[in-house]
Amino acid sequence: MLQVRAGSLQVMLWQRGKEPHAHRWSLPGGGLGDEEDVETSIRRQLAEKVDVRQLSHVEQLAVFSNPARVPGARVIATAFLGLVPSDIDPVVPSDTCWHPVDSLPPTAFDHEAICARARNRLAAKLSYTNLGFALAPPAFTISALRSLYSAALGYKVSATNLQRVLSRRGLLEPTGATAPPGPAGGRPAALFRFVSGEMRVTDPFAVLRPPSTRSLGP
Amino acid sequence: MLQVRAGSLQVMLWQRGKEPHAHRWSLPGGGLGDEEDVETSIRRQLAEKVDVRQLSHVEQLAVFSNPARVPGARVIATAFLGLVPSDIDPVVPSDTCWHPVDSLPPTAFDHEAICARARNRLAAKLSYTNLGFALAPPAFTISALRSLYSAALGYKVSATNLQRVLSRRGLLEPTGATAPPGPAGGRPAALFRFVSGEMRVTDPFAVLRPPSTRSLGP
DNA sequence: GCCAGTTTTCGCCTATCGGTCGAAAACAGG
DNA sequence: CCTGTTTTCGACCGATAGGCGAAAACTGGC
Repeated sequence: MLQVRAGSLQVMLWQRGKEPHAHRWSLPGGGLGDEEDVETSIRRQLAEKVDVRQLSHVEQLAVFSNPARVPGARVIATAFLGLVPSDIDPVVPSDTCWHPVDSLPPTAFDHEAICARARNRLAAKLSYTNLGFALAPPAFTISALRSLYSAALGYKVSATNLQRVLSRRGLLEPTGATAPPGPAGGRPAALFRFVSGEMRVTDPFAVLRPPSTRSLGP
Repeated sequence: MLQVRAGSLQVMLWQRGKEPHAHRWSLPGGGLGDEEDVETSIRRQLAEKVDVRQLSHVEQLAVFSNPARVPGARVIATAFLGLVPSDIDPVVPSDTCWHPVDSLPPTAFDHEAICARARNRLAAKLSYTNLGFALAPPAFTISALRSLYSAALGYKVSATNLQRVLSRRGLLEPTGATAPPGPAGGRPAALFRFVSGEMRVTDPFAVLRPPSTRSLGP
């Protein structure tokens, strides 16, 4: 479960109390029930940590099935990427907290590799889908959005360009309202939202498009 | 397992002999061994159908885990996308043959949904990675490559543009040789290959790039 | 040989997109 | 009212994608 908080991309981990890998940090998860699919299961598991309604996006990442990934037992994991909007601060159990993804504590099993996969998937999808909606609050300023993208991607992006690219793709729309300026003054920032409809990931933006068929609109 | 053959994207299916879903068409696969991971397993399963050395690319697609997906038993499947270059015609068992993905026969279980996922994944990755290498022979003409992309994407692409886009990304390089013209004559076509190195999927080509830092090369 | 028909290649044109910069707008505080 | 701050927006430029048609290079028939 990833979230941009305090300006950096962070992952929710809990500290194991028992062996194996006691005291190491672990991703939330657990066994699959007989009557549920893996997505239902991961939501049930996450519900023990947070309010699942706060999850803005959940998608499968990959299956991790190395026979030696868990010592002494055969455990096959379906890893998920979960995202939480940056305006939410879920209440978490005492053994659980957030860690910046680029300075992880000692992790249990192959959970560090899973985190790496999650980061890469998120960064890639920010570029060619509308996945940004899952990191952002319902309304936000362009500079706030810029911070979110920078944190998730790991490098600075231009606010001007970000706004133009997302707008041109039809993903961004102004709410009409403005945010009050900070303590140092400054022009009030306009608030935007991701175009509503369903908050789901759209098709990727393809290059090598089909032939144009010259849309001769009225 | 997908391949472009006879100008269309086709999937390898085998016809089930026994219940459940007798006579329906099924994707190759099977149970996971105790000492193998899912990728090793799928390669082992595929080896019963074809020569696995002919597989140019294998990647995880998704986990299908609906409790009712297989009647009477709990079966969780990790679906894979496998690709075979178009110049290869694997010898397959008698119960096995290729079917165009847009006119599938009655399929077993949820295998039609799995095929749909595979098509979408392939089409998306052709746009923003170098995955084309896995569909193409070691050397090919631009128009042959155009056919491959058109078949896999489901729409025509321009040969001129395809060559330019792939070349600009540094994915394509001329072999120097040319292919003989067809029976109707025509200029001999130059042969190209995907730039060698490892035949692996590269990072996606991201939009929203990091700031330029003015690469002041030597 | 020469010509018609075919297929590929390549240069050119245009529209759009991505990246950058700087001026102008809008605010707070002194 | 002036200064400092932050946002917004227009303008510019290079890179990229899409499209077109002329030229190149071949085959086969006359």
